[in-house]
Amino acid sequence: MTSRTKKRPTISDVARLANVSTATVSRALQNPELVSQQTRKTVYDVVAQTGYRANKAAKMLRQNRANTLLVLLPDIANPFFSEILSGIEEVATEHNNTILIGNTNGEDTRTKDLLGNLRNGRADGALLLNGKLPIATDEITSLKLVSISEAISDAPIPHVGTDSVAASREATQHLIDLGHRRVIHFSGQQGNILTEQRIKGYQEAMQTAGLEAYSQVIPCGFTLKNGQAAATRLLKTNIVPDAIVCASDIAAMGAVSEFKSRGLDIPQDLSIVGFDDIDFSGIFSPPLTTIRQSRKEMGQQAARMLLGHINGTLGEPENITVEHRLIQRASAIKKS
Amino acid sequence: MTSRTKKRPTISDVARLANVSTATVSRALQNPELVSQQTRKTVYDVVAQTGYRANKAAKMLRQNRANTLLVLLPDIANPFFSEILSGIEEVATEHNNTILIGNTNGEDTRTKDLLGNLRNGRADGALLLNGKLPIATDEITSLKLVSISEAISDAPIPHVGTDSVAASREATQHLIDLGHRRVIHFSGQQGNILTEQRIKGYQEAMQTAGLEAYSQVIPCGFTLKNGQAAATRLLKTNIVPDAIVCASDIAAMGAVSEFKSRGLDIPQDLSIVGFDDIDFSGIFSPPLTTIRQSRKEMGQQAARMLLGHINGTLGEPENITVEHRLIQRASAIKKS
DNA sequence: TTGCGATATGTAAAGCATTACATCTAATAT
DNA sequence: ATATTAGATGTAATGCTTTACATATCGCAA
Repeated sequence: MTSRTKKRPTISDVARLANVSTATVSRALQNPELVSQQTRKTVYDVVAQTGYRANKAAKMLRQNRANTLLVLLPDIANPFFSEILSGIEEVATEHNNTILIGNTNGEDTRTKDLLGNLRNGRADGALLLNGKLPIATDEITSLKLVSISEAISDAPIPHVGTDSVAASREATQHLIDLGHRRVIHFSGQQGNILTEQRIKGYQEAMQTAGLEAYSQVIPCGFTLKNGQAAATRLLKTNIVPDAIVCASDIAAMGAVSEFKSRGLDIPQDLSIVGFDDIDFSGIFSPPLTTIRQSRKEMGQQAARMLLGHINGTLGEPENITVEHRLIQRASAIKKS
Repeated sequence: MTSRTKKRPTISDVARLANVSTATVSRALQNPELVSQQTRKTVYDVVAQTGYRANKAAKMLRQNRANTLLVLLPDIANPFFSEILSGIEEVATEHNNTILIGNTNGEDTRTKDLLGNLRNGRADGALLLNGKLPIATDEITSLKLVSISEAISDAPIPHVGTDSVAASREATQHLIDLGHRRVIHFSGQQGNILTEQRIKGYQEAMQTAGLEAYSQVIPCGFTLKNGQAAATRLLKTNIVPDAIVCASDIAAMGAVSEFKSRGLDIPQDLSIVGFDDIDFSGIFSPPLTTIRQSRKEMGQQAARMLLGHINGTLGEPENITVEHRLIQRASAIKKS
């Protein structure tokens, strides 16, 4: 009972002190041009003096609008997602929106629970970094959604991401151009659309180069441990690749660290290409050749699209493809 | 105008269909024990059938409670913060709270704006990962706040973090124990409390070991670039250290990458100790010896404390110190 | 039989801002 | 001079839920 003595001032308090109606106060604050210079000043003064701030709940209730974007992601702590998040946050803030974070841990029940925030008015729309959406298609259409990075299969949800097939093709092609023939692919998580797309791009490049015979996809995943495990598994087989296209930089780093601990020299013995160009890729040993995709930009674009969707200023929702680029560093070199 | 035909059902709709009053519906959902078995079932059925979900704004308005925690951080994309965030999210979810993220970019105006969410009922309390709080002390006391990692100086705000002085002392001592004498410190960002505490711990260890003469603090910072820059600057001086205690793992990595590119061998020529034990530290070359602090746990503890604070179930707010531990890896070795 | 407590439910107020509609003044047009 | 319009402000309804208080029923004790 320290300091909760004073209640928060309400719009009526301000109205009374300023000798105007609540309507005028509301207008002075929301649409100043509707109010005379003089009253405006009076109201502002009272507001400043009382420290009045419009109750958001009342506003939300009345306007049936939360000015909040729900962001569903499997793991906030993962830098890949948190950078997208930062792009989202930026645009949301620009448009006076806030973001509500939901960590799904990849669980369907959590995802469903969190989507409840769209039905109870807590949020106006959602950004899905999740890949999965465990609700019926007809329910989906009544929600404002945009998916990022990983598209949601078979669902009519606008999407922002890179052209994964092309990117993967380029990564593979780069290794082929360097003279490697036995190029294999450490693929992403099973069931993930990106995984399929990257496998596809990889296979296209191999095929075009007439290297189908050497084509080999090793299931890996996106995490550090996935990369280490895949490397370990590879070493137990009799497959001896010249080069590997990895599903992510993180997985690539995991693989490299494993290979190095087994005495292999990267890139002398084995060239590696990653995916994402996260911060550390440049200072890794060896610095990672990778495909850069601007995660921040994806977040920004998606947030803009969602806001358009919510405001109805968006026509037919379209998919957006953001640029990617091959970043050449030291982890992939000419075949010796 | 695709699908916004049906309005969301309200509690009155449910009440009507279930032939009870809204009060009963509310009770059936909030305090089932107050309602007879039978009515309870009837209500649940109608709810299931209509897909009713209580409007959050109305609830917030009535209860004057948002069940939301505001999290203020300088940079979501930074893994250091996002891991704390993940701990916060976990605990918040357990307690049916959601989190509202605010990226301050370290700007005071942004911070102030965001804190407005505590005054307009949008959030019930805030977690500060920010270090600074640009508001008057008497205003602070009327808010529910908990600071994490970096304490807020001169403000009566409960805090969750590690014993930075001790941790820094241990890191330094470790290098001394390895036989290094010219141990210097790449310190953190200016004005940051952690920076001061770590400098203090470093100096204490040096002094205790009778090595004041070699004591040397080089302003660095917490980022990769800070680390690189500090390394570059060091190489221009005539200081030739045996070992360096860095302000963060990230800065340490920056420094190492710079040193390596100048032909130095780490750890042969120079031992390095970092701070934080982020994910990559283990696979860096060389793997980084560092001080581990559980960021997730800090987030969890802080969230619990804040919730206690909000619910009034907390007595005097106390500070919480979470454990830290020296993790020995290859970046720091015996003085040759 | 009367009265009391427990249990179940209903009525209606309260919480706060926005906004459709009404009202009033003053200025401009005819 | 009168009609019309624009501008400024007020009144009161509205959004939806929770909850204090009131009412009703039933069983059981006195």
